[in-house]
Amino acid sequence: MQLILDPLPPFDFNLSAQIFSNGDGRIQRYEDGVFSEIVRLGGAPALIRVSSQGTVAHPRLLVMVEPEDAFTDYDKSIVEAVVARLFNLNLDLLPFYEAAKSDRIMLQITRQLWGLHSPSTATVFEALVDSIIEQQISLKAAWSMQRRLIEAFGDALNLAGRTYFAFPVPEKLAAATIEQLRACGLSGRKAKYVQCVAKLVQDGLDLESFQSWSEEKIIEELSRIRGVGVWTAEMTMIRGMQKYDAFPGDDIGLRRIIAHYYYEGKKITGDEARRTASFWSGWRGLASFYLVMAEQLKIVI
DNA sequence: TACCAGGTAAAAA
DNA sequence: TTTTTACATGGT
Repeated sequence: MQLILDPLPPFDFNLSAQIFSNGDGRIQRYEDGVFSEIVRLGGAPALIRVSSQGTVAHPRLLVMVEPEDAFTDYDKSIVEAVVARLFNLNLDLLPFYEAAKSDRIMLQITRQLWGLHSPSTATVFEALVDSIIEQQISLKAAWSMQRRLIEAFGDALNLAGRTYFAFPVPEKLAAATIEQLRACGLSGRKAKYVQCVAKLVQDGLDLESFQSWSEEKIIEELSRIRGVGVWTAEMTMIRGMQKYDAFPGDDIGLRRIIAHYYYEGKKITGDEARRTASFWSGWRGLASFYLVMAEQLKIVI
């Protein structure tokens, strides 16, 4: 099956997919202009591959789905919705760019990253589990644990001599033993957190429905889950709930990047980070993603 | 080798 | 009630 999507411009597909190009062990990949990820279509895992056939001003995406057989119109609408979510295709960047004009540095960054969309995970569950694993340790350490978790508990799909993994479904992680989760490198405590979250979802907790709430309420509700604090809730909102203003001001990595662009590299506190972010009001999370990409691409202001 | 890295809950004071 | 500690792996 293949289909064509017309995202809301401006949208730079190759720039937006760049974040997945470093082979860090997550389930998404971006190689040779093609983004790929396993998603669930009505219960069955399928490989979607996305590439650009348009321009930043007139974006157009080609989406191909394997295996070919037995896809219905219903599946097609799911693919459309999933891809729209993975790249936030319905996001209108222009109001953000307008807001960025009040900040000279952010203005320059938006001009250089014109059309960059932040990504979203396919499910809120995935964003939450990833965020729990990333607590406190370096991203590279977390990624190696995530890779082992995915390979141990995610559905595998072999296509064209290559094995792809889907993010594990909650039922699979709920059934995992603490020992199995620890074997992925998680601490005993994180193993419990992940198992607990998976069980909650399996028992009917609808994380997807949280998206419609205010950020304050989402933080409050997510924080009731053991192992989830404010930082984890904020990360989950940014990565899985399309909350473009969520801002983890205490995040060490983000503080380092803000310090790099706004404080000549001098270490800053969470409050100083929040003060800088106040200029991006309404778009603090998306602006943070622009900073992350600016640093990764070594953009100099 | 020791210490830090995109925190959090539980123990100790 | 407030402060301190344990925790996992990877990089330096």
